[in-house]
Amino acid sequence: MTGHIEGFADGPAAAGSEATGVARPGSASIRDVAQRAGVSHQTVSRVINGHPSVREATRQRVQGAIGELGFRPNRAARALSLGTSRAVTVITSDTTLYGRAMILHGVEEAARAAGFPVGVCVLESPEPDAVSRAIERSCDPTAGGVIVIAYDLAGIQALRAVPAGIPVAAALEVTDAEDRARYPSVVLDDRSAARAATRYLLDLGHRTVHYVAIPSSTRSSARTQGWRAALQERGIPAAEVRPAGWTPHSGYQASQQLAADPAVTAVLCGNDDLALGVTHAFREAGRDIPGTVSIVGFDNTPQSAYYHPPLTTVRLDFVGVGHDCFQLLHHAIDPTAPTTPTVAAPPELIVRASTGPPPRRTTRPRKKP
Amino acid sequence: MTGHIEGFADGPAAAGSEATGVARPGSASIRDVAQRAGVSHQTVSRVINGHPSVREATRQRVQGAIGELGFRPNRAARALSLGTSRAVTVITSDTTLYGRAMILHGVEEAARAAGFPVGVCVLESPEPDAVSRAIERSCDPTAGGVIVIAYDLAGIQALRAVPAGIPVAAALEVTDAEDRARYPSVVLDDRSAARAATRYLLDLGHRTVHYVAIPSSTRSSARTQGWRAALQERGIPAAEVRPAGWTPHSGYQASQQLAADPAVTAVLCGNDDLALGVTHAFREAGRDIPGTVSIVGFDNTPQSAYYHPPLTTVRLDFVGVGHDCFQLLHHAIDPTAPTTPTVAAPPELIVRASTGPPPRRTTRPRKKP
DNA sequence: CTGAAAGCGCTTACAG
DNA sequence: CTGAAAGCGCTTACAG
Repeated sequence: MTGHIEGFADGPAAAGSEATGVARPGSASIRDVAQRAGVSHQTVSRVINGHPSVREATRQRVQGAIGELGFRPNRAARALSLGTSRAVTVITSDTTLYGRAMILHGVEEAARAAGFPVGVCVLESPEPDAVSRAIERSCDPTAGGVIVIAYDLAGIQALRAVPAGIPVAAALEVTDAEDRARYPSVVLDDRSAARAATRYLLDLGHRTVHYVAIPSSTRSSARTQGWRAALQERGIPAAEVRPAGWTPHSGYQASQQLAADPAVTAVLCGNDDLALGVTHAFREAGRDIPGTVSIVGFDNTPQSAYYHPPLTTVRLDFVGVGHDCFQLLHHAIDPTAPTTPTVAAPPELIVRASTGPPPRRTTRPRKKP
Repeated sequence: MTGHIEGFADGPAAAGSEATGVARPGSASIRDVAQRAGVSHQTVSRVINGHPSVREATRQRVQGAIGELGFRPNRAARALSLGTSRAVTVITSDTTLYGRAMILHGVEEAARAAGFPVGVCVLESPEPDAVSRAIERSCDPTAGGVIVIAYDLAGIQALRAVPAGIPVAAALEVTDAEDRARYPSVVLDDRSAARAATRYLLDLGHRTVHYVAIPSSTRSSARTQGWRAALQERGIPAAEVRPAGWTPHSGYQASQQLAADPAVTAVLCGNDDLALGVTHAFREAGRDIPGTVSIVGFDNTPQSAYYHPPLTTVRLDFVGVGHDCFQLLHHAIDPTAPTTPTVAAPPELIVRASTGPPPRRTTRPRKKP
């Protein structure tokens, strides 16, 4: 099955020039519009920018000419002249991760509403070279502003590498006090959320809670900290963190040993995808969920409510974080911008069917049917 | 729990000017570099652009000055002068949908490798107003080029509204012959894939296959067509399509009736998320999967292999489509660009545990345990 | 191999 | 309310 690329066609038929037609395909300039409307190009500029001091009749004439010529203002020229542009670019690693994708979506929505084009700049790694290449792509002198998702080392390095003079806002981990003091930023308190989720499991009667973690390039992620804190406050020693990746597959692999150990009755997972893989591993080991083990995730993805069993998880309002980041940036760029109130909701535990009390003190594992 | 916005801080401390420090925060220009290196600004331009005719010694001196001044070229000025920029923006509806997100990711990867910044322009609706606003945001005269994901009506309208003179490439449905002839485009043959999946179910012994569809603003989506074709070629009348949205929840709702009907033994779903919801509905109705009903999805999301049961689905190489789109666009912008061969893999049915032969002719539904 | 000239399309003071 | 002037930072011919 080949040939699914239609490619290398001639592109759209050289759009039929209308009766009133413009000559150059390079499209009309402000001067062409001016000529047609019988005014100076400055006046056209004023009309475009909604400057108040333009006679209504003039404005109409100019608008007419704009329409007839299909004039679209040249953004580059505007940016050069102004020394800045109304545009935002989101700097992040891997846009396919749920949290990143949702923040990007939130930023995009807010930016669109405010008339800002949005760019995406992906970090390849936290290496200095990769970071400066990203900065190069996103921070030219006329860049409007950047939003960096600094949930990992690459993001943090990028944030710190943003040249002075470029407006910036950041999505940060709660635990990153240093950068929170330094940059306008928005934070989701997933440390508290992890603590709350762990307490919830403990309150259910579980003797301890194990943790399967998403990657964290910083020393100790907020979620790990919260989990640890909840254990510590009850004098329970924390078992070793099971490090995993981001995918269900990695969760599956990381939890093989846990699934084989009947003493493991509660597992907190760094995200819902991991939880899906962990669930699979336990089921494969013949363990009923939540009969013999309780599983909790993070994110509240649209899928999690339809897992089998439906997953208890922590809702994280990433879209709200994106909105707020944009608002912060907008304010930094233009202090007269309407300062919309915060929208990001605090994390919240959503209890579903994947959690319950621990099994009655049976130490033997269930056999596979 | 408030105060998670750190906001409105003063931004990064006005980066300590180095010993050699530049004065203006507006960063150095080509002329500043020239002065420091003792050359003309044209020579600096040549160095920046890797022009061959520059003496090595000169080049070094200029590079040195660039480093010392932390010079970053002004993209707007370059674009204005050149009349175009090396940048690509992806026009699409809802970036959170799996296929769109993966195509965007593919485009971004390829663009990054080629040194193109990437923008995202989201379509709100297929209404003319929304479309022209999107075009306005993405197609200024110096725009490098656009890639439009034309899987829905909004995308198709946007594609057709791209002004002449703006290089363009599109991800299109197989069924859209008209636009395929008109624009450089790449296509995933999901019509054939849907036919293959339906045949597979029929070959398993199912008397018919029901279809729960993702939204399609075009008359008949490729997947629907393929499903219908497979039925037709065996003389089986197609049941009505069950229209759903994109989420597991919508799949769940759309399949309530199907789940209640014991004659339904095979369901093809427009995507994996839908399949997850459909699975839930059937399980809730006491139907064993695949014992009493086979379920097939589309996409092969990373989650699908860990569903319960693991989902039979069609792998669609959206990332490859993204790569190919960028390649096509790159070629349109710059015919000397290396024309990398196609990478998008054809769709492929991945058989997992959610499908099997139909139940032995028992017409009564299983009761809930 | 390198420099002096002109221009890309816009905006912001500055006059009227 | 509107127009003539100057400049944003780069690039592309054109000379040398």
